[in-house]
Amino acid sequence: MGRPREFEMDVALKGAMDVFWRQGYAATNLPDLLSATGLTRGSFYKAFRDKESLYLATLDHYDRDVVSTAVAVLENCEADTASGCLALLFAGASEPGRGCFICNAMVELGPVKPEVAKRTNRMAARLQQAIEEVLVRFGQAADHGDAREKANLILHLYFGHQALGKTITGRHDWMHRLADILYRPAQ
Amino acid sequence: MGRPREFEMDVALKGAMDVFWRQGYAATNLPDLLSATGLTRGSFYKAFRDKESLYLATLDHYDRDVVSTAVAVLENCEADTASGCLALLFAGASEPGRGCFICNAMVELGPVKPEVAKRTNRMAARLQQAIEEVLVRFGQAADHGDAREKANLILHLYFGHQALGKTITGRHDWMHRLADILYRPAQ
DNA sequence: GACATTAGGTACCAATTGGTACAAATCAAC
DNA sequence: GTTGATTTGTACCAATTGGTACCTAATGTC
Repeated sequence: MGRPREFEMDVALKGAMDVFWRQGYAATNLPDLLSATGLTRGSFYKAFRDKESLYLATLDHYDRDVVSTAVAVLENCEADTASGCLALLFAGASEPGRGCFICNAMVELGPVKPEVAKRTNRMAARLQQAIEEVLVRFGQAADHGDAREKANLILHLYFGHQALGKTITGRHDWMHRLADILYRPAQ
Repeated sequence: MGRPREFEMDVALKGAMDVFWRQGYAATNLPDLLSATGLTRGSFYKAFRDKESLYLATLDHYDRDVVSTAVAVLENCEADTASGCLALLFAGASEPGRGCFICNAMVELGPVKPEVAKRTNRMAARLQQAIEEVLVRFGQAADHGDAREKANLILHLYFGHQALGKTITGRHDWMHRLADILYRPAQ
């Protein structure tokens, strides 16, 4: 009961996410968020409580939306090698200069806001898990521990890729070295 | 001539760098900078022009101070393997949660402030160069292009390490995989 | 149609933001 | 000791910050 809301939650959430993603948390002010969501102050605070809560909500939105898609891409990719499959993950760049929302959030607020750290850790773990499954699927790991380690290393490469990608464009000459990390029979 | 300044430039610069490093650019306000440098408003603006100029100055300070030390460590390390030597780079963590100033600056301001991007790119290039020299010194590269690629990959690992290190502590089980990336004779 | 409940819109707020103006202070040169 | 140049400290500023109060509007239930 009560008056029904006139905006679509997911649309507003996506708008807010885009601004936070591009500008970061501290550099985004309320007017930015109002025009990004299309809301006025009244309904904004009614719907999202405050700036920080909204930020956490956009991180969850990213998890449900972007991360889930990335995981699905890794699960269903039809490449014929593991590195070909993982390349999809690295190639999945959105708008230039935006990088990866997880990486941005982690770096800006990780040490100072535990609620942010909790979410970035969860999302990073999901990515690592998906990478690990790719390795296993393509027989690129000797055992479970090996798969975990390699996935973890590739995850580190991924975030390095996202961080460096915010200023440097198209320096991927190292990418084909990915194969060196994958499984090779005992020498 | 004129009245001599009463503070030491490098000390003030280091103080400002520490705050920016810990809190980021946007989240650091003037009072923070005043107490970090020990200056009052008057001499602050006389000495550093404005907040942004000071930020750039602290990046240069980081380059001269921290990056130069890291490069020197790589140049003079007495480890007997390349990965042992590179481990020094990855282990060189300062205060927990601060990460690496280059990484922080890159992610927060890289796409929006070209003067920041210019500096982070230069510092990243210096690190890559130093890594490359380690690889060459230990005979871990087939040729120059190979060394460059491997150094670039390790640089990406380094920044991933710094980004993830802001929320996750002590997940380095992948580190010994570094050896897989280094030189191995043709299979 | 009265009522409870929720959403929307606007006026308002104290506090903080980065930055300036300007006088007092401290030096070198003459 | 006057002059010119520079630093220091403080008072001040307009603009912006995130957030609240409160009234109106729209719904379901009885």
